[in-house]
Amino acid sequence: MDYSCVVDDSSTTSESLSISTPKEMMNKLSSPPSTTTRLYRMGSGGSSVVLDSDNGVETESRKLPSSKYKGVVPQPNGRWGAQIYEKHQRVWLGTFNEEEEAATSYDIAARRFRGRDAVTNFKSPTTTDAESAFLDAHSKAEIVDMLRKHTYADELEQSRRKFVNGNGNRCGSETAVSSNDAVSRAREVLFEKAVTPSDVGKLNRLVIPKQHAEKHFPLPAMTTETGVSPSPAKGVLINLEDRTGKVWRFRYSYWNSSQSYVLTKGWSRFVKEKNLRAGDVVCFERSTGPDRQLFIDWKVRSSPVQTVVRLFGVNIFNVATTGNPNDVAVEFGGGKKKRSRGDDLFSLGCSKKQTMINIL
DNA sequence: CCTTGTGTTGAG
DNA sequence: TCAACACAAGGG
Repeated sequence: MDYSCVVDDSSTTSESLSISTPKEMMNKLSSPPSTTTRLYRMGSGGSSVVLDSDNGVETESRKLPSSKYKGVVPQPNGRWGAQIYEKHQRVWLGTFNEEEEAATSYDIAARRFRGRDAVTNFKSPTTTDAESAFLDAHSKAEIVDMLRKHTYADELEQSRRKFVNGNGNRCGSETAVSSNDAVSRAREVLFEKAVTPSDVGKLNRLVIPKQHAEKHFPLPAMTTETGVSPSPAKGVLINLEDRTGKVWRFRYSYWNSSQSYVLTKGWSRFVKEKNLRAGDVVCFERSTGPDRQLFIDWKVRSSPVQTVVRLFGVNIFNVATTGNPNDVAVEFGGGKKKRSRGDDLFSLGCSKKQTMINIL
């Protein structure tokens, strides 16, 4: 039933979806075995040969430890990658700190790609109905995206919540082009903020006005039931759904240095995808229902005082916000090697394609 | 700089 | 299909 989801030519997906993984301590060995020095390969490839500290004889111990789990491959830095193959191509499922986590991710992908009877590491022959439904309701690409972003568990849970809310009709697999089952749900506006230049600049953070932050997002007690990955001390992760149903996960924390509340990790992605510019408004909302589901919305600044950029007689101002997915991508300069497909495989049908403008 | 995840190959 | 290996490219 679903075709389009083939995760396209692997080579173009590198617009790295890396995210998440709170900067944890790398699990380097704290104390290597006394005599033989264990060396884990770091960085790019160099074949490192290790010397046995006793006799100085070269040994061949730099091989990465292979995993006992299917679909799991070691990473040079001690972490684990998950991958699954389909149609002669590898589909990368992300990297994980724990081997088992990677294995689980493989399992999920295997279920989605190969059906109920897929051979897996852990999953019992029959997944729960709820999860099966969830899997069926999402394209392979979407599932892969969740795995890579480590948001699968969250999204699965949220789907349950949504389901209870009486909106039972999820449209089948494929990308949901016009299903806005989330859009109509009742919600209240918590606050809005016109983003500043620095909010959309290179700082990769959004300052939440203190008053609003303390009123709506009290930091210490923020760990809601809404899947927030237990994040080490450094703030919390919060999930917000946008108008397209896409769930965004941001790190929310307090910066002592500037005495301000900020959204950090994940924010720049949002800025980029929505093409936010200074003056645009981001709106934080919350469903009025029992679930305290959070939403984030945005709108372009109402009075466009902006400078209209013209190029070759073509007005390219706001090209990315016209809502027309067929907007021309304008590119300057000798073609920086940017992945033109940008965000890609997972964009829900309704979200606009990313348009990229490079001005040298 | 470090990490991701792609290129690639050979085995099953 | 799959994992092993190497390493280019991307992101901080």
